[in-house]
Amino acid sequence: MSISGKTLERLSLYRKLLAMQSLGKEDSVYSRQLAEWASGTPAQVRRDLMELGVAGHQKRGYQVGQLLTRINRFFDAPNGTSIALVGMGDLGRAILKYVRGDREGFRVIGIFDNDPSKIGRIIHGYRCESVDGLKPAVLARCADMAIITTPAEAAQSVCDSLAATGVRGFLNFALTPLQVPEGVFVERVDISTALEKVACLVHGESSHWAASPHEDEFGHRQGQAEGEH
Amino acid sequence: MSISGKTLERLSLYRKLLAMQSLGKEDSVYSRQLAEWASGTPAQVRRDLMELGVAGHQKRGYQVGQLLTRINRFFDAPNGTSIALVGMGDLGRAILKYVRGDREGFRVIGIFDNDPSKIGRIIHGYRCESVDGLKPAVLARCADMAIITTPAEAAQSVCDSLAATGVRGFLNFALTPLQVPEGVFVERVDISTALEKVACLVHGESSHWAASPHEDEFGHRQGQAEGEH
DNA sequence: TAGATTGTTAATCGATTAACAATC
DNA sequence: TAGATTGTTAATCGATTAACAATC
Repeated sequence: MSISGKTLERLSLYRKLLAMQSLGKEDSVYSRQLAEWASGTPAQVRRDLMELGVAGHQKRGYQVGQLLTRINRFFDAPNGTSIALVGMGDLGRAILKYVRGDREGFRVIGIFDNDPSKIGRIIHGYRCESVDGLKPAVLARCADMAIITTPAEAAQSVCDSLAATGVRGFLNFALTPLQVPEGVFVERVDISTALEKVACLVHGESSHWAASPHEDEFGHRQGQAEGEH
Repeated sequence: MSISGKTLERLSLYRKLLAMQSLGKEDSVYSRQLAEWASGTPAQVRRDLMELGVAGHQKRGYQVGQLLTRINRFFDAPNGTSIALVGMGDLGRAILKYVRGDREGFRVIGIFDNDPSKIGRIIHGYRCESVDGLKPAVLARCADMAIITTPAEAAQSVCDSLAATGVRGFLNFALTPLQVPEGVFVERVDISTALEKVACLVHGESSHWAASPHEDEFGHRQGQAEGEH
């Protein structure tokens, strides 16, 4: 049995929350606490951790250290993950900065753009290369995955080039879905859709549909903290 | 009956795809085509459009113009949407540029940061204000929604201030979930989780779990175009 | 008619939640 | 013991897909 995408997202969140909360705090945690932080339910937390294969203790809950170790081992590849980044607009730079600064385990093997004014410039410590040389460069340096932050028009051809070099995973910020060969994964992050969704909900609350006042349409449980005490 | 979040996301995507593809092209479209572009199924497209209340024609499919008008009316509020933007790092700037440049119907009513070197500066045409004055400023100018791109530590207090001014929707890019009062919506976009997900899948493909080679765990149908012809 | 598409219902699938025995 | 929590199964819920009559 495989771990689902939803569970995977929550595990990633638990890791983040534990890392934040555990600095100089308790060294054990109950499913109830983790659920509260993550805006989920205790049952779901227990289920997720069960799938991960960590066992808790009926009196003390889960060991934070053990939990972190286990989640880390699950996510982090032994040799790290090499990334090619295509599109050096504001968004590309934001992500480069994040990957470069905060994250162990990720190596940026190249950053690319087609804007002559950017090519050759150093951005957050990397020299920006022309997207014309994308394929040979990535072929030579072997990216495990790629992050695409280009305009929609350019995304598919960039993706094709990268897939041809053996890149097997894409994080796609372009405003269009990507067509990829079998066995290649695409995770799409659509900022404009997210924006429209919030705008729509804010206005439509009473007009478009009859939304429950206690819970939105997206599984976010709200006011969890308030209900607690 | 209300339209679900998933459907809403797809409708937003259809609109985008139609706007791109329809420039000087056919003025009608089949569910089959739309599904192919959106990496979905024809049945789902028909279902989505049914929920939206547009009717197609058995011979000609759906009228692109009518479809766009209908989706626009569904999403776009008559008086537009006013937005407060908090956190003026690379990501905040990327989003500001997007909202300002490409999008009708959104008004930025203020941009905020706590970095003295940013306060007072003009960014993409807006003067950056101190987050210290966030509450009175937003109270005076009435934001429908807010976009938070601050570090995790700052996000909750920023959110509390904004919620107190009557902001009813948040787009949260901070690396932590937000606790909000009832009736307030939060859409979270977690870039770091998305990154970890792809990395995990790229490496784990064969080791962690037995993923089907034809389809990933996340409902992205891959190789749809290939299967078509 | 023959072929293709829509609109919609029923069946399936997957994810979440409730519930509770086992345990400390 | 009494009370609380874990681990896990069964029930529920929601979303997707299959299927097909109606229509052009």
